[in-house]
Amino acid sequence: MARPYDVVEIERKWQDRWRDEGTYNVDNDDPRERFYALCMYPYPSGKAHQGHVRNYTFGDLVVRYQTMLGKAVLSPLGFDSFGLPAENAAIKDGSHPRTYTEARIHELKTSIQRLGAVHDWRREVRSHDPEYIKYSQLIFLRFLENDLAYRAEAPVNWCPGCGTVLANEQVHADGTCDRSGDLVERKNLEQWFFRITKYADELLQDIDTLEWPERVKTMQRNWIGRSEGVEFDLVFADNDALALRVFTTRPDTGFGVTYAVVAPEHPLLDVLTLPEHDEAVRELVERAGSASEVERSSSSESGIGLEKRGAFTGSYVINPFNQQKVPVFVADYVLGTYGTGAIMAVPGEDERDYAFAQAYGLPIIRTVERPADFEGGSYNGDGPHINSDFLDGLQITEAKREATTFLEANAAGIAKVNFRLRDWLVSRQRFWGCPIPIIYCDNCGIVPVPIEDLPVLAPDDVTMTSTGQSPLATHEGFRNVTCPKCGGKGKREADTMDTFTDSSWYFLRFADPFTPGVPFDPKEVAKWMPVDQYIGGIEHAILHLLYARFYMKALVDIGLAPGLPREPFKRLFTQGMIRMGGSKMSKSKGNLIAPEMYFDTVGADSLRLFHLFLGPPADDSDWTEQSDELIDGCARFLDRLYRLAMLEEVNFHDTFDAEDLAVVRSVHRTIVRVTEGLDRWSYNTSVAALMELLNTTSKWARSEGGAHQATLDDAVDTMLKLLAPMAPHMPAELWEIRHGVSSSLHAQSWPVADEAMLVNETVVMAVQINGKVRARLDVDPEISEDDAARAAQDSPEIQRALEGATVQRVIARPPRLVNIIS
RNA sequence: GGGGGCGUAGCCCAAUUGGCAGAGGCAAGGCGCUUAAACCGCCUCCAGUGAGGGUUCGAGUCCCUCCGCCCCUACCA
Repeated sequence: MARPYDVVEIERKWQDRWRDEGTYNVDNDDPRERFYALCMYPYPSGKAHQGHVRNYTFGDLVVRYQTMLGKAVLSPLGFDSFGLPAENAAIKDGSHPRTYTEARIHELKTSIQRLGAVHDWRREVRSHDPEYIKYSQLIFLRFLENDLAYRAEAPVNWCPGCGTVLANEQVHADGTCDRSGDLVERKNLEQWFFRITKYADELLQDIDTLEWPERVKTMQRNWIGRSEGVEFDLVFADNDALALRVFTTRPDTGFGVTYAVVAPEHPLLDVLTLPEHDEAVRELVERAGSASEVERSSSSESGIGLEKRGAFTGSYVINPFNQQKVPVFVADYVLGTYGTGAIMAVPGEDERDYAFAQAYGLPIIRTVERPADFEGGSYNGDGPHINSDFLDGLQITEAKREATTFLEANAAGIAKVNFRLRDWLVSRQRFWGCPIPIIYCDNCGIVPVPIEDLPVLAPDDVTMTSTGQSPLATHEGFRNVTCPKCGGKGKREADTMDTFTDSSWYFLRFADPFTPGVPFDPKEVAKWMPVDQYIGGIEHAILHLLYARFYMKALVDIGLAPGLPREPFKRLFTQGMIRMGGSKMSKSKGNLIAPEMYFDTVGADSLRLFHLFLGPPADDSDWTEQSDELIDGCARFLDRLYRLAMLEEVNFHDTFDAEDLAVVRSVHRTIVRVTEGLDRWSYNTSVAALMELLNTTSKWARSEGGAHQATLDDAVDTMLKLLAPMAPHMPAELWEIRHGVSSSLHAQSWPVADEAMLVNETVVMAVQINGKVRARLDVDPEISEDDAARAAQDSPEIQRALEGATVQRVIARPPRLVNIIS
């Protein structure tokens, strides 16, 4: 494609200028209204891919648009630079993860700048910078002081592929690793945890205050998984000094309990198991324990209704509701980590209990009356209680209340709220992460590294392995230290922190990376927080976005961030994915279409426009064979604008006539349409509106009658301004050509439409007879209902069409249409 | 199994509170420009909105049923 200007050169010129002049640097004491625009900081994987392009195109649009609206816009960027790929690459080719990572950062940063995205690079944060490590560690120690970090042994998810443990959030439902796809194994290990569950209720409640996509909010609510119920005792039948503690959300079904179940990990299992059942129980426990999560949770392809495996322990407990003896089973469908690890089983009203009861021939008692036409096993709908003594006739809500009161009086019961959310396991047996600043001393136990000794940095001469042990564990020089407390021998913690800890506070550092000696000065940060617009991928709906919310609340509570809002991200936008052939575009699938290729040819402006124009920003889009043609179409649009602005083939006339007025009206209507599009994340329609205006304007200016010069100039200038946030380079160049080097397009104010120009003298009103359009009339836009109805019936076409018919009803909706029913 | 989303022209997509189905782009075809082609300019073609039913003067839009595709989630008692 022959272009009317040198795309690559112009884009480079403006990118250099924005960077070198710090055009988008912004100071914390800027007097303008503030706006904090943030794209999720990327893992530096090398040159940008189309997903990055989409993300940063949207982000940059917000930055430039808000700037033109007169605000001081904070637009920082950094790199989530710790993580496994760098370490794995290092293991493979013998380089140091830092060397590898910094090379990738350079590539990605270059790509982002070549896209024309602008940032205040003075605020750049990289997770692996010693300064950032220092404060990540400081936060860890403050968490420890405030009982938000603790060490415990727990069954953990261990990924053999990554050679490390993972948080629950990083394991898929099918038991595979979020990163490597390997089957995750369960191991009992001593690990560090963050007490995110302390904030479970607040994290849940505050979701309501967020302007986030409903989808993401729902996902977080489900993940936190609050459920209200009762915890109570089932006393052993042959020893009333012992009891099995169970949790239920359906105390109202207590009369339907026909057995109890404990998890294979349950501490009382040994006590419960009688000798003659020992073998069966042990077999069950072994299978559940050694089996990966995937085997344990997917023994049938149909999900629910799967084979419930269990064994009778030989013991019985007493149902406090009716004093009946019921058998205690151990089964793998009860989880040791939820509730009390034991349940009362009610097959009549719980489908899992029903399936188990069926398989093991256990009795089923209905305690809620089923609708007459109900088919199937368990029934969990509402209805009057039956077979339930004092609960008979009550609906679920009331029966629950009564049953809870009963259990509180008779079975050591207590109303309780349980959460699905678990504490956040942050230990990672890897090298390329932030070292956990802890020393283990034979005398003193767990000793925090003194603040003045931070940061704890990993040494460079470490052999990378993925054997399941931290690479740092074998480095004697790093490991062996004197205990800061007693001076005795100590060993450093060899694990590093989950990299999600780094991304949980970087947005605070961005707001103030300038104050020495602290991670950030809350007073400075308060000038920007919360983030006004956060933009990123839906894949972080739970992980990052939940962790960051937790950090925010915790940092405020422990005094590191006093006076700051308790929620970090006020508004969130999740952009759609770019798919290819139906699946996600990714390096591993080898279907990447490198943006660099487009920067070198059609230019960043065209690629940006393509991403904006492709479809609704929130929707997934496909990269197809047609994409290159669409990108060319965007380039063509830019070129046409360029030629018009350079007055190629344009004719002029002197007086301002009706056609000029029509163009002025189009310009103002376009201002409204583009602005509305930007405000409601409908970028595709904003672009379309601009294309339409260009079509109108070109035709008019190139017609024989020609254009009124001032009108054309204004139309072109307005188009350049409206286009500036979307495709920032060429319009900036044109503006400079037209207005001189001292005037900058991006420093212009966003155009405001003149209300008077938004109304036409006449509009076309459709006249229907029985819903069919029979005439179109030019009417005053302010026409009244009566006048509209009269005008419609007076029009010759309508009179002709109505000949011989009786008008039964006239519906007038001025000034759009009149419908005559005959 | 549960939750959410989407089906409009050959393709990507528009369409205020229900109010004339088409804004924009791509592709295709034609004409002009050109020695020719590309580029460029102008013009044209194309659907009745996945299927069926309902509400309404009027439904792409609201309600019900069905079909197709996509995403999330999944033994949490």
